[in-house]
Amino acid sequence: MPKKRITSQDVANLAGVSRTTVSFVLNDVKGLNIPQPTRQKVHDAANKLGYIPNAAAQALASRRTRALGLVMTRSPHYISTDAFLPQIIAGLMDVVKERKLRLLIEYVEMAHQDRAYHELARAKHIDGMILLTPRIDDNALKKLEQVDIPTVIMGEIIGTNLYSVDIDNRLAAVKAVQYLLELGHRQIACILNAPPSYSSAAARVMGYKDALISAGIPPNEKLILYADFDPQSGYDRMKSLLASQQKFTAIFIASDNIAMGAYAALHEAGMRIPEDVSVIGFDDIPWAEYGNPPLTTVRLDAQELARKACFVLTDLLNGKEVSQKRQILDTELVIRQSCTSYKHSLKGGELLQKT
Amino acid sequence: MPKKRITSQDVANLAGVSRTTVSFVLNDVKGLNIPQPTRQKVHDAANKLGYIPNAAAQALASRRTRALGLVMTRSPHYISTDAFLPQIIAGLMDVVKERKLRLLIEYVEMAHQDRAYHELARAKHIDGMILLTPRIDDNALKKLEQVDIPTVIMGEIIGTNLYSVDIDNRLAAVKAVQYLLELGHRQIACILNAPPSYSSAAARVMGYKDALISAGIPPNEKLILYADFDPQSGYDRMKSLLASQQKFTAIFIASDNIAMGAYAALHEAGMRIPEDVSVIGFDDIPWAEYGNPPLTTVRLDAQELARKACFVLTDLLNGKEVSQKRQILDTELVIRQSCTSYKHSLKGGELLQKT
DNA sequence: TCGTGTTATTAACACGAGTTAACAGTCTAA
DNA sequence: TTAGACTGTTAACTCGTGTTAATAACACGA
Repeated sequence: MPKKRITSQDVANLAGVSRTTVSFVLNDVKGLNIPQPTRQKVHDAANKLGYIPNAAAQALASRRTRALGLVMTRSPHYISTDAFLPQIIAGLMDVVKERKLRLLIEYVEMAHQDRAYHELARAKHIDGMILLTPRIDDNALKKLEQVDIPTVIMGEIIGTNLYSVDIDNRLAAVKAVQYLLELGHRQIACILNAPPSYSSAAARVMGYKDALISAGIPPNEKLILYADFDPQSGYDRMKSLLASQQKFTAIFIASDNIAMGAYAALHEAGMRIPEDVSVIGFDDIPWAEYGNPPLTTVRLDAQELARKACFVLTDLLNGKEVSQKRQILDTELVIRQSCTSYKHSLKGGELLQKT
Repeated sequence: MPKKRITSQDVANLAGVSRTTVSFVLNDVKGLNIPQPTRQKVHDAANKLGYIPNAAAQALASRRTRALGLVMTRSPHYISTDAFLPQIIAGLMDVVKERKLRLLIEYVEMAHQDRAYHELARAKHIDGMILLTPRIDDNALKKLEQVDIPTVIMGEIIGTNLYSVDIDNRLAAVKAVQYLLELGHRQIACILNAPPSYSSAAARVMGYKDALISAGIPPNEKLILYADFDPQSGYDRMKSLLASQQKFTAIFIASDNIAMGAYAALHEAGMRIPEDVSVIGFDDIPWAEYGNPPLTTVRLDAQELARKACFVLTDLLNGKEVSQKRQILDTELVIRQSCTSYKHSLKGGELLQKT
């Protein structure tokens, strides 16, 4: 005899009430008063039978799936090297668990964006989505705004006022560069985390330049390079920077993942950190603490950011008003051992400044 | 006028057929022949209306959700530092996408395991699950085997013959240690990836010891330490190993993530790699290639492992017979620059062997 | 006894698909 | 001409729950 499915009808029978009452009791529906004895009977019956409501049926009837989607647009290659993903998932999981929701992970190919968002919304796989994409083409953006499913963006998409959660990339970059300036550096290079078409990269260069300008130093375009998310690209950019013969005593690398590659290139070239070059990173991934030397970096708490995004999204789903369309999380400069003051860097003869 | 939901009924009306026919055509049901013109009419109507089937309704009616679950049991802290997660997700996503399924991520607290698996199965959130847990208590294990939902384990759970996908941990460890032996090392320490109650750690020590024994070297328990997943624990263990004054010229660290911490401890102690100690890792996480020096390690292709697990699972779901209950993926020794032959290590005076 | 509220409970419909079994319609063979 | 086989199509039921509108049960004062 195969185990039979247990439905709310079974619970109702055992408790001696109707299925409707069972639904009312188990969902704790407000606005009607069911006496305690009845409630107890229902709960007892449910426990005894080990009743577990069927998710699909609930979703169909209630029009909510109780699932959130984490939607990514990066290709599998980048997903697999994304140092933040575990933190983001941990953060989301945390909130999702607490609010008795589930988490769906979805990957949308860039090319199919317009159709895909629509599809997700209409198929009702999820009640809301957290969009983890640094970039989106204009065409898809329009579609995205029309999609009738609550959306929170982690990061920034210029030209839209969808809900978003982010850090102040410009300000964070300013902090980093100011720290280098305070240490006495004047020739400061910069490797960005991504091509300039990505808003985070754009904001970080801006911060870099602003900080320099405030200090009376004209930015030198030859000292600015754009990497491409993964350590390999960091390694490559650092190589070409070294090959360019441009002088610099410090470098701001707008992603620890990329700094990892850059470290390797520096080591390979026989450069000492921080004696020959001071390096400051961005993100504070686990590696940063254990690098050689430990990397000074701007901490971005991805887990907290994800939690925040999830809070906003669930509030939206529950109909609560969310006051701010755009929420900004603080960043923090974590000082370790990859930077030193410019006096010390005089040891590195070849990088010696003339004046 | 709010956009109306488009149901299969609408498609049927527009195409001038019944809803049943629509279902048959769109699902490509075999065993009945519907003439091409009719099929075309249905497809045209569906396209014109932009029909997207409602997932919940499909799930309810068909009794399959077309979703797979990635189930983890590690606490959020460990999830956030899990270097493999992105690769696993990328691998799963790849297959899932191709087979038009979805991926659900679920975190089950150790304490609630027994109930949780049952619940997942009964609520029918998912059709099958990939269990990403290195450990499970006996109680939960029994429940797990009774759960009537196809399951594939990534890793090994001793004492069960559920489907699983894994590497040969023992053999991989043997490979690593043999490599050190070939280089002439005789005093080889070992830091495990996890406590010995985790099967992967147990298998790796076994391989470590077997390799030594085959070479006529009795394992020294004082050279064996157990870390705890994250870099911090690797740092700590390496510290205590160094403090123990035990002599060793090489070390096998059964996880790159832990090797990362160990590297830091070694650097801090002023030990040079590989001149003073040869280090060999396990996993080949992105960092390994960019460490200082680049880490020689045993490559574990987590992405491929995930793909494999996903293949097995989907085959099970489709009723295909899967010949092997346990599938083993090959590992590969990746030689970089963290190991050198014992002759060279003579430079490291304090670690000099007496004979 | 009869209204009149007030609770407590439920019958009945909705949700949007998949699927079985039966129905017309056409074609072949006797 | 008719029985039988085959084709294309669909009416009707199913999946398991949420929810509204109506009913039954009960207490109370007149």
